[in-house]
Formats: sequence, structure tokens, C-alpha cells
Amino acid sequence: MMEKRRVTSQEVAKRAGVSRTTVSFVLNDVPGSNISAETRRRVLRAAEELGYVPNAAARSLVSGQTLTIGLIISHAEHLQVDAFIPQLLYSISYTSHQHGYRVLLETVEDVSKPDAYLELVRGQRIDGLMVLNMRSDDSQLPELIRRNFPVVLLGFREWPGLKSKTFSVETDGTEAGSRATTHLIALGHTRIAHITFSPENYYATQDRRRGYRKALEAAGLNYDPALVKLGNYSAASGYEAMKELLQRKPYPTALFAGNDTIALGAMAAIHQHGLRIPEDIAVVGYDDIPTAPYMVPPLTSVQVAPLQQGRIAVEMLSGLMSGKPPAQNHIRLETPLVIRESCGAKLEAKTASKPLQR
Amino acid sequence: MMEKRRVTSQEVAKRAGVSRTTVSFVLNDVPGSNISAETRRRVLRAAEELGYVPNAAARSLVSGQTLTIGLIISHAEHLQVDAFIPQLLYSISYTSHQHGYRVLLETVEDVSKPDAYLELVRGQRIDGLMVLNMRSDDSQLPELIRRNFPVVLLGFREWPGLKSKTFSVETDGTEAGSRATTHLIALGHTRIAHITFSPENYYATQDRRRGYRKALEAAGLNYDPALVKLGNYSAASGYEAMKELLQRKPYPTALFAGNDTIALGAMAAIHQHGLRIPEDIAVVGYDDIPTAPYMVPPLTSVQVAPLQQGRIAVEMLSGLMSGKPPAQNHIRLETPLVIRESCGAKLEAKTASKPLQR
DNA sequence: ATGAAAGCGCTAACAA
DNA sequence: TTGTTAGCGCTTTCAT
Repeated sequence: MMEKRRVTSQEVAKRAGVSRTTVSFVLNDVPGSNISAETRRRVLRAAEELGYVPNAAARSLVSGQTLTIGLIISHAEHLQVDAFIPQLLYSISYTSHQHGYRVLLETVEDVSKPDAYLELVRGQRIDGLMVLNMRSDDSQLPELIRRNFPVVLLGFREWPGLKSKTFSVETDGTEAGSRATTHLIALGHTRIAHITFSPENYYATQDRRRGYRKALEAAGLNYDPALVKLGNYSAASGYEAMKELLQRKPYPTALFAGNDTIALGAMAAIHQHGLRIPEDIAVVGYDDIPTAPYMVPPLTSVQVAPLQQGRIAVEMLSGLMSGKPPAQNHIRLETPLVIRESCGAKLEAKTASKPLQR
Repeated sequence: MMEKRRVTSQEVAKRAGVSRTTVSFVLNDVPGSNISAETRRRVLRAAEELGYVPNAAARSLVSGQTLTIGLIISHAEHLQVDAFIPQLLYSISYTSHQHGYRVLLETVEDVSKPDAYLELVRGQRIDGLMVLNMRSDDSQLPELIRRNFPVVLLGFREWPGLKSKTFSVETDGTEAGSRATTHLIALGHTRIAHITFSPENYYATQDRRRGYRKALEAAGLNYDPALVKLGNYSAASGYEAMKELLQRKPYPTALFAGNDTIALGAMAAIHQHGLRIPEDIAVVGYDDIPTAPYMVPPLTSVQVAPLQQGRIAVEMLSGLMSGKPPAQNHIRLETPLVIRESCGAKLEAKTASKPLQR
């Protein structure tokens, strides 16, 4: 085990020839304390020389603060295959450090109880909570929020009676899904399939599909449940779902994929089937992950700005933790559709001016 | 802020009609203590009813333990584009929880001092350290290891005088790089390019390139520095590097990409140049990320088993933290080459039996 | 301007 | 078998 060479404030005090109080005052820059410049210098030098860092546990015990944010990732197994979460993670970690907070990663696997994070809160390991990937069945969160524990959600959610206490950073998945689908409709497609990016109990999944359906219905097209398949974050699930869709005759001429990884898998299935993208089947993805421009063909996708989402979420949480609640409860970011080759819009612009008929 | 509704062991004791000591004994299952079954039941019930969770800071303060692992990710910005780290992360988080540890994420950005993790150690926030992505210039680590602070590295590294104290989970990047390159040589290629996956100061980058060079020289081929470009984790950097390589006449007929994301970008450049994969240019990647089978064409790649690496690393660290050092200092995992379409081996097997001449 | 002392919630040696 | 008590290292009020 580690050699016990812990440096305490007592030792710093002795070396500087002052009391522990003075050390604390100097190191924490306590406002009301009038420390002579000379003393202050001596203390700082002693601390420096000894490599003193205050014991975190002792400090938390007395201050009641841990300066730590709990980051809850439900269904963390998706970290293995999803490209969106890592970007968010990076941004959250980066911004947290800037604000002086550490990040404690709490991944919730399917098997264990979903409320594992309650222990973090009750055990006072964290000062605030950031929740990714919320599912419909998360249950203890409202209670926490009711008690004013600082919580920021990624993705919109509200509970009855807690409107003013709920904070989130969000995008409008329904609108984005609708826009993506409408884009395909405008290109002349009528048989448009959809593969969700995750199981049905995720809010985001429901939103995007609702947008898909709304767009169809707004255009007077039939919503055909047989054209909707469930994916599970992975390219593999997108591949399998697309293979099923390709069994249909006539096959769909367009796909709105629930995310870009799903789209990648689906495109592999389309290629393998000997069909061309976008000539035979047009594809639109969601998330606009960094590799989207390098897919074959480059993928048209919905931009969701994970870095910005992470940054804003941390700023909100930081505000809540320091007793300065953000002005807005919900910050909604825009989700523009980035047009590349996979949807066929560029193709069409080049070759013809009338909508393609298929 | 949070309503102060903290439940202390004192309250549990009162409710159960016993002393705090008894509560502590029961809840921690202290061996030597003979608590009556009746008392034990009462205490457990009281704790349950109050939703008692021991204050982590108080417990750490007295026990000297935090049950927290620090996970250091240098150059965390790569989280945005790399697909290998998230898998490792998942595995580390998952296994840590199984062993009863929490994970504190410490991302080190380029700008800040690289030794930020020292504060975690000195401040006794963590009981052990896991280090990803080590670069040649990380400096304070050996000192920590010398003092017997539990550290496990992902990727081999040794320091003079610390051989017996250094623990790691590793793969042999040189051997894997050599194998990948040799595979291409065996397919008849002589102008084989290499794009590194990260800057030169990463050990893993150096290893893979060394393997590439060794394979060339072992086959009597010339090592041409002009065929080696530096990538930076992203598909974008792979794309740019490949575009440069394609300026050469004659262009290389094969590419060993430093990782799969680099390969994806490079393949996009090849397609855009109107060349076929593998007929015109064969490609081999590294990491075998989950999307590799769904690229166009499916990517031949070196398998590195991130989930296994993460699991083993946590088990080693857990052993170190509990005073049971692992039997082996270095655990080396196999890195088989997974043959898919992008290297042309399957193509060749189908069409001809003699090596292609190019 | 600096120091003494109390106490944060818990564990564990020692008493009873 | 259970209770009393002394710290763990730090912050912070109150004296000096």
C-alpha cells in the first residue's frame, strides 16, 4: 500500500510558524481575515514546499460540499457503440473542470436497480446530478428534484407540480424528426421507413418517431407501422432492421434512421443488397456524428451539438449548486439538418428540377 | 439548495434504541462483534426506514479509503472522435462497480498541466489510478508508483528501478502492426502507406509504426518516410492524410491505417478519388471497432478487445488497492487480425491463387 | 493580525 | 453483548 506521507495543514502551519487557522485562512482566501503579506507568503511557500493538498474528505465533512458532479448514464452499455454520448461526456468533463468540479461517473446497467444514484446523493458523495439517457421508468428523480437537490437533465422532461424546479438542456426530437422526414417527402418519396435508435421506453426514441409520423400525416401519407423497426444503438441492429425492410416488395425508397450509427448499419445492408444510395434508397441520419461526412455516401443528418449541450448543462448545474438558479428552466438548442449526399437532394439539384418519381 | 434532511447514524441508533457503535457494527458487519439477532434486525430495519446511507466524507476521513478509482484520460478531446476509448470506459466503469468502486473521471486537456491527477492523489480523493493514453512526456507517474500508490496502466511502460512495481494491461502494438503490414505484403503489395492514429508522442503510435517498418524491412521492402502520414484520431485527419498520399505517382496500393476511424476517413478519400477498395487500394485498420463490419467495404482490422482490457485492468487495480498485488506485472492480450473485405484477401481467394501483381 | 477550541459524522479501541 | 470516547483533518466562530 501507499506510504503514509500525507501532509496535513498542521505540518504546513508548523513549517510556516503559524497556527492551522492561519493556514486555512490564507489557503482559502477567507475574506474577513487580515493576514499580513509576510505571513501569507510564508504560508504559501510552506504549502508549496510540502506539496500540501487539503484532504478532500475532511473538507467535505465540514463544508458539506464535495465539488463533485454525478453523471448518470442509464444503459451505459450503449457507450460501446454509440458515438453521441462520448462527445457529450467530453464536453461535460471539460466544462466541469473549468468550473472547479470533478465528475463521478455512475453508469447504470440494466440489471441493477435503476436508482443506484440515490446512494451517491444520500451518502453525500456528490453535490449535483446530471442525467443522460433518461427512460420513461426512471422513478426517484422527481422526489430528488422536489427536495431541491440540484439536477439537470439532458433531454426535456417535466413532472406535475415540479415545473419550476426542473432544469434541462434539450433539443426538439419531434421537430427534428419531422423535418428530416419532410425533407425526404419533399424529394418525392412516399414509402419512407424509420428505424429507431433505441428501445421504445426512451423519450428521445418516442420523440423522433412521433416527428416521423407527424410529417407523414401532414403530407397526407399513410403511416405504416410495418415500415418502422426498432434499433438498439448499434450499427448491427440497424443492419438487421434494414435487411428486414428490404424483404418488402416494393421496398421503401427512403429511410429516416434514428441515429447515424443505425444509418451506417442500414447503409451496409442496402449496399449488400445491390442497391444504390441515394438513387435507389435515400437515407437521412440523426446526430451528425463526426464520421458522418466520411460515410459512403456522406450522410445527411440532424445536427445536435453535443458539445454545446454538455457545456450548457454543466453551466446550469453549476448555477443550481451554487444557489444561482438559471434564468430559464429549459434551454432548447436548434437542430439543423445537414444536407450531404445520402439523401439525394444534391443529386436532384444537379440532374433535374422536378421531383423524382419512384 | 437541498433541504438538509441528512440522516445520521445517531438517528438510526435512536430509532433502534441502541448506540451508534452498535449501528456501525451491524451495518459494517464487523467480525468480532457479537450482536444479537434481534438487535441486528432492529438496526437494519431502522436504517432501512430512514433511508440511511453513511456519509461518505466522514467514512473516508476515518478509514482513509474512498472506494474511488481515478480514471485519467490524457488528451480527452479524442473522446469526441475515437471509438476505442468509450468501449474501454464502459468496461472500466462496469467492472469497477462490480468490485464496489466508483469511478472519478479525470480528463486532462492539452492546455492544463498534465499532472492534474496528482491533486486527486494528494487530496486523497481516490484510492487508485488507472491511466489511459499515456504519452511520452507524462512525468509524475513514476514517482507515484515508487511510493506504492496503486496504479495500473493501459499500455506497456516501464521505468528504471520500478519494474516490479509497474502494472499494466497491454497489447503488442509493434507485433500487431507488423502482422497487419505483413498481411498486405503477402497479398502482393509493395507500396504500402501508413497513417498514424495519433501524434508521435504516444507510445501506441510509435509501436504500430515500428511494426509497420519492421514488416517492410523483414520483407526486403524499402521503408519510405514519404508513405507515412500523421493522423490525429479523427476520420477527418485520415481523410486529409490519404488525399496527400493519393497525390503521389504511382500511388500506394495499400494502406495500414493506425486505427479504424482513420481508416474510415482514408477510405472516403479513396472513394472520392474514384478508386476501388480493395481492387485499387487495399486497407487494413486497427481496433476493430463495432462499426468496422459495416464500413464500405467491411474493414479488415486488428482486434484489441477493449472490454477485456478494461475488465482486467480494474481487477489488477482492485487487487493492488486491497493489498493483493496481481501475480503478473504485465498482462498481454492477443490481437488477432480480423479479415474482412477491405484488404482484398477474400477477393483474391475467390478469383485467383497466385498473388496479385501491381 | 493570529490562535484556541468546537464540531462535521463516522469508526474502533477500550470499558463495562 | 453494548456503550463511552477519542480522534480522522479541516473550517470557523470567538477570543486575544
